[in-house]
Amino acid sequence: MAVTNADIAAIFNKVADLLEIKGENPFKVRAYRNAARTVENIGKSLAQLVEEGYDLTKLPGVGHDISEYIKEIVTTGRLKKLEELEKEIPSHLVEMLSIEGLGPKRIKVLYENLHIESLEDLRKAAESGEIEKLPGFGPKLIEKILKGIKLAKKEGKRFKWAVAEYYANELVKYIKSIKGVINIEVAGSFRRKKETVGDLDILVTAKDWEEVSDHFIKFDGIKEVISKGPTRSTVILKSDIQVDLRSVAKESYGSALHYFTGSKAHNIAIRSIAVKKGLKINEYGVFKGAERIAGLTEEEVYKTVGLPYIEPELRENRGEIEAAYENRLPKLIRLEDIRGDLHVHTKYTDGKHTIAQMAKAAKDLGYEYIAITDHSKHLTVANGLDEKRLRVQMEEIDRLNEELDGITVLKGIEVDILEDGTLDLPDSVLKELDIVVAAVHFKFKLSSEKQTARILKAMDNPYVDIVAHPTGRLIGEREAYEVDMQKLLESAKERGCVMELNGQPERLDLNDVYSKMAKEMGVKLAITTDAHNTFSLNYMRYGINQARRGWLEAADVINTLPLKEMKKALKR
DNA sequence: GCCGTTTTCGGCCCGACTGTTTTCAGTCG
Repeated sequence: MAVTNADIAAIFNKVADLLEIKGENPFKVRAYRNAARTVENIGKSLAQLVEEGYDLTKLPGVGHDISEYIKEIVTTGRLKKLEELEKEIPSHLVEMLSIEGLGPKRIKVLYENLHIESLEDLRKAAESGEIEKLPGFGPKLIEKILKGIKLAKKEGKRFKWAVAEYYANELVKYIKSIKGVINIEVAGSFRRKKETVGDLDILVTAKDWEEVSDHFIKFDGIKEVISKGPTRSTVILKSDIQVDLRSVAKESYGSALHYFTGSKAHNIAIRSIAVKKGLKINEYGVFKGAERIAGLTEEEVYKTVGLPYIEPELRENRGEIEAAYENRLPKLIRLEDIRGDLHVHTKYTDGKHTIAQMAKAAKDLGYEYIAITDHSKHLTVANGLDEKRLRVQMEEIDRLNEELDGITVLKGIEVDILEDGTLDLPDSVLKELDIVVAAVHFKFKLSSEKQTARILKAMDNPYVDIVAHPTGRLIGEREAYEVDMQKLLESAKERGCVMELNGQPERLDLNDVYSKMAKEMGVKLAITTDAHNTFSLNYMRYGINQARRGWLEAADVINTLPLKEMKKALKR
């Protein structure tokens, strides 16, 4: 089994953790983390790049040493450097980094003085009072550690963006009820529309911070107040989401918003440019010596470093700064650009509403068209359609189109891709449809070679227009199946197939990295909702979020086209 | 360990908050 980019990134992150505990130069540690991030975001398979003899040092954050390490991992599946580090430092120590209040320095002290190597050792030593004898470890810290051990299992929990959105809206509404609040915005990964959100960072400017902060910590959904300071307060909600509320003066709002929106990597890159220009950027503004030269708006902040405004969704240091310099930032797609939905279900299978109801709801959204794509017969749990029932549905759609005004209903199917890559319905009926969406719904555990071959074969069928949720992942529930996305996209390009960006909040599939890769390879996408009821036609906005993170413009997405042109774009 | 429109050596973003401290280290984002 080939080494994946995720494997390589995991190795570099582990090296970084161990080096940190060892007490290595923090910039060296950062170099490994940067390399890990590059590897995760590159899209293309590093194993393949190595095979092609590509010069890896061209990748950002990858120099001579790390380039050699990547080659070593790809060819041997291991990294000697990591194995040596693990001999030196027990690798279980890394687990302790997840405990609030314990960082590399304290872990090192605990290991060297008390030989604490695991969470269990840590708990025993904390309870027996041994830790308290160490300098710098007072009673409050020990209490925090004990609490942290219990929480360690839940550690790293992230929330789907749509879930975070609910709490964000509630909190903003609650905080806004204070009259003195001037500006309020949820920043952080939420504002960058990341598919999952770890915590909510809310920024406010207000006449009286004390009043806002006192009000904030009385919010009904709060489980615990972590800290409350003169500019920042942190709480944990009952739903375990951490919320940071931060206040700045009005004139610093732009620089603070930039700072708290991140990403960290983007901010570091921007600040580094500022340093080279003799400027200092912090959340209070842009400074030339002691003089504040900008900070009211984000635009101002970017201007001081010679850049145009960069949309939050792009701020991941994945090339947006270079693109901004060269004036080739994408004009990101917006919800208003969408003219129709190409993947929805009805009562015929596992949907909740009729074709007419779905069509009306789509029209109310201002759409020109909606494609009915119910499941095919293999998906028995969803009451999938056989040819006979599909033909009944097709007739109903024909009748409906005669009655309807202002919206066109397209005849379609979400046809199952069987294990051997053939389709669940015969060509004789597929060819009569306006649109065929093909999808994998079972046998997720095939090898990458088999899964890739399976989908490639389905794409060979000339009636397949769109490959739905191409990696099959469900955020937080199911990993993507193994598949060679590079090959899928190459063949989509060759055959004129469209790839789906499914807007279901737990799918968002293709993800941002693959969406960007598809765009760069010239593959068109369809952003769909996979709606099973009229309400979830609104999931389009989640799809748009992900699309924007993937640098997509309206021209990259076929359902921004008017009906006639969209149908032409589907032809292959 | 990476990087270069001042540099191939000497930098590497910046501040808030906590806890344990008499002035600051560690952690966090």
